[in-house]
Amino acid sequence: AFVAMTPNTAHCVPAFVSKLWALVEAPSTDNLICWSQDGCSFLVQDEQRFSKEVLPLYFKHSNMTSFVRQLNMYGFHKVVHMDAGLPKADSQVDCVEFQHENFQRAQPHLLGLIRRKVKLISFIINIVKSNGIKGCKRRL
Amino acid sequence: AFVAMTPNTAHCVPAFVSKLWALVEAPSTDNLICWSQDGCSFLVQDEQRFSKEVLPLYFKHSNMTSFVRQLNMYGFHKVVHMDAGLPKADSQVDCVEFQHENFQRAQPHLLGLIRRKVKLISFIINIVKSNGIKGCKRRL
Amino acid sequence: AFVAMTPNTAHCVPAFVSKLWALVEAPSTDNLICWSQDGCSFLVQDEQRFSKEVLPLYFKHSNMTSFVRQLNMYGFHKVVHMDAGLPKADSQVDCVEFQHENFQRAQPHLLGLIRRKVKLISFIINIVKSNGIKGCKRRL
DNA sequence: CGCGTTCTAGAATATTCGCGT
DNA sequence: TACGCGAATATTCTAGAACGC
Repeated sequence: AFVAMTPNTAHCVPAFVSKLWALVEAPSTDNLICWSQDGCSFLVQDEQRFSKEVLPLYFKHSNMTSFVRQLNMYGFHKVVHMDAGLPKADSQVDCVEFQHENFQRAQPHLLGLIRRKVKLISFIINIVKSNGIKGCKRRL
Repeated sequence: AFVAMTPNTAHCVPAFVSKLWALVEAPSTDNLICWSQDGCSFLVQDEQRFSKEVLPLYFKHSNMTSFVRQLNMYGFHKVVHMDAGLPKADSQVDCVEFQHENFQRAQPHLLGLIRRKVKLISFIINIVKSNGIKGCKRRL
Repeated sequence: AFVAMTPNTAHCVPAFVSKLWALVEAPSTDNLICWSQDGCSFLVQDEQRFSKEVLPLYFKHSNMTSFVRQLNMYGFHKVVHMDAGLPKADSQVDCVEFQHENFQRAQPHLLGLIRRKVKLISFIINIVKSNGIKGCKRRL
């Protein structure tokens, strides 16, 4: 079903994904952000130092929350750490892990498959669904 | 028309609000969380130390994001500073400020007016959509 | 038609407008950005120094073009400098002037009237107008 | 059921790029 | 060319949703 669906693969990697790749690859910050052992996810070791010291080197902010918002926007998911069937408290691990099926060590050719999610512009959709476009009172 | 509408004022202050009040009032942590000068908002001075050192004394976590989620859930709003997010030349202030009209210094009798927001569970929405608003007593 | 429509005037001034006001008022940078003589517009004297030295103090960038994009977004217009009936080249004046009817010296109460323009996304609207939602190929 | 914690998404503004006149 | 704008991504603040207690 999905044969020959690949629209644009290697080219046109979004800026955020490029930066993230560089970030994880950079040896100089391996103590703060690095690949997981199997290379299928990446780890942030010290969230506080990472956000204040590393993030501003690549982005226009130093907030972990903004970084996470971007990760989610591009389809990354946090990997929940379990301990005997229960999720570990962050204080116990102080290690954040995120994963995306197309973000893997030594597989840069997959990066082009990572896509930003489209905004839903829900107010337009809702107006259109209920009233059609005529009911749009809003000044556009 | 509005006679006898006051539902529950002083009593029944939500646990989160009580804790927040104690948190802001406590002199021992005034260097990390305290009232603003005019007493109409509160300030968190060092987000990183606050989350790790103070939050676990009152809650089951040490994450600023969880604290902020609760604040928003109870109708608090972040007060945006003009220098928000800028590279602090003199490390001026890592200072977060939140405000609620019924959370003010020396006005504990207002705390009962702070209400947790209701979740907009979809089945309620669907009921309202099909049946109209008449059956719904609850403020949505 | 638009009489008595003013819903929120003084309060709720957008962050950009607040910053712009502070920027123009600040005496320390009067040599780079200041009010015009009649107080109905503001002047940027040395675009290069202004963008590199002043802008990053208030915004997350140091690009004049981004600053101008915001000005246009909020309805400011560039004042064209004339010389004997012909527009002066920028190289001749090295002074950029912008104006908005509600941005005037000593009139901060008008700032609340300055509104950000709404995004158009016109191509979606046009598709919806003519075809309904079915014609929208875009993944929403 | 209601509240608390966590992960993800919505919505508004901000920044960047490039097009049309 | 210069000016204003459309559109996409980026950053921020707030809310939705899932789950446990």
